[in-house]
Amino acid sequence: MRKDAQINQQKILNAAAKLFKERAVSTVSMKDIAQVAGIGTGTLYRNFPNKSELCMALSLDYIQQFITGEEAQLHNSTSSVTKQFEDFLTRWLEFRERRIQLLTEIETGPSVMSTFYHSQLYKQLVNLTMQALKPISDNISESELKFRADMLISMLKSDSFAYQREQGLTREQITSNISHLMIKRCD
Amino acid sequence: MRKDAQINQQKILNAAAKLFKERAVSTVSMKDIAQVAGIGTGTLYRNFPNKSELCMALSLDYIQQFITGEEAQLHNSTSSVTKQFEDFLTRWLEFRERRIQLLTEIETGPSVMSTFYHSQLYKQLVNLTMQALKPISDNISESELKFRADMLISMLKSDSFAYQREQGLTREQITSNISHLMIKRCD
DNA sequence: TTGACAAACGGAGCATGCTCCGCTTATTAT
DNA sequence: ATAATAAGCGGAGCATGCTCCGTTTGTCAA
Repeated sequence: MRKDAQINQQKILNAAAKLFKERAVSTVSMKDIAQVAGIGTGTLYRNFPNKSELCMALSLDYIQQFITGEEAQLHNSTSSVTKQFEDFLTRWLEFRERRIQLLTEIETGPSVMSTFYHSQLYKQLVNLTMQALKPISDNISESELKFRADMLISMLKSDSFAYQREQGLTREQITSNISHLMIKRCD
Repeated sequence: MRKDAQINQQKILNAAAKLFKERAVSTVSMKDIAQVAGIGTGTLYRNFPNKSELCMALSLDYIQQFITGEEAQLHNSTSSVTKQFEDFLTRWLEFRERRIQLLTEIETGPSVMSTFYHSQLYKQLVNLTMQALKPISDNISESELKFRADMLISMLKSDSFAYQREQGLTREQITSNISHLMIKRCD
């Protein structure tokens, strides 16, 4: 990679971060970012094929951090498996709420299929979710576990989450409802 | 409502239906539709505030029909509750697959929140799903039932469904996995 | 029938995401 | 140092969703 290209990539990330701090992510146009970065739009798009992928690049650190933290929790915690799962959910929802703008951009972009689902990020998220689900899902095949992880992620996507919040549910209520649904129960 | 307005609305629906039959929904622009309908784009947008809502209007008949059919099934069927739920899922997935382009447009539009979630259509869909879920969900509050219906719909949205299909799952496998997840089980 | 006017029309035009391609520049072999 | 060249740059420009607003028309009271 040429040195100027590397510099430009950094300029873009800095400019985007700056603008996203100043105003709502959805109101920041790619042109704005290019302008603030002091480069052409062509250069911007060569580095990040669309706005969603740019947002993903900016989220990567946050998510990586979240995943690392959660994996540590899952290995060290001594709480009951149920409690562990609920705590995981709670923290995931907190994380979502904190990064909602970036995540919404990623999840509602025009090419979710190729951008989000095929990303390294999604794979890692599934992985983590599978780890969180496994202890509360007895007698389940690996493929079904993967399926449930996909479903859990889908349930808590921006749109759906925002809708539940709008309906008046608190994060706690959502956590409780989800865990009631996902945890193998015999009542 | 003025008579010319009424006529134009019909012209739009006809033009859209015609174009959507000829080529992929996503490749048909609003300008195309206005042109074929023989009206200005302003008129088009006064009738349907965005492409998603136009697609919803076109889907309404299909979905209404589906809902009516399913409600009849739910009242008349003599199968076991489990079987009934699985049949419901199967037919819902079949329906999705048949109308996938319109549904994708609706569910991935820029304003899903106001267009989809706040539509009469969504309310009816939730209603139906709650009816389908109720027999397999003992001891559950009405609000939790509503939540589960929301979640089930969210799990099977276009993106998520398309991803599962792409991963190689058949409709039958998806049905089976979902029913295993949603049905109160004591194994 | 006619006049007044709300309702509706239509298309120019704006914003934004994204592409295309001629020009510039860092790199590297000589 | 120089020349050759691939890698990269940048912004004009395209497509599309959507808005704005001056013009036209259906409706209805007089």
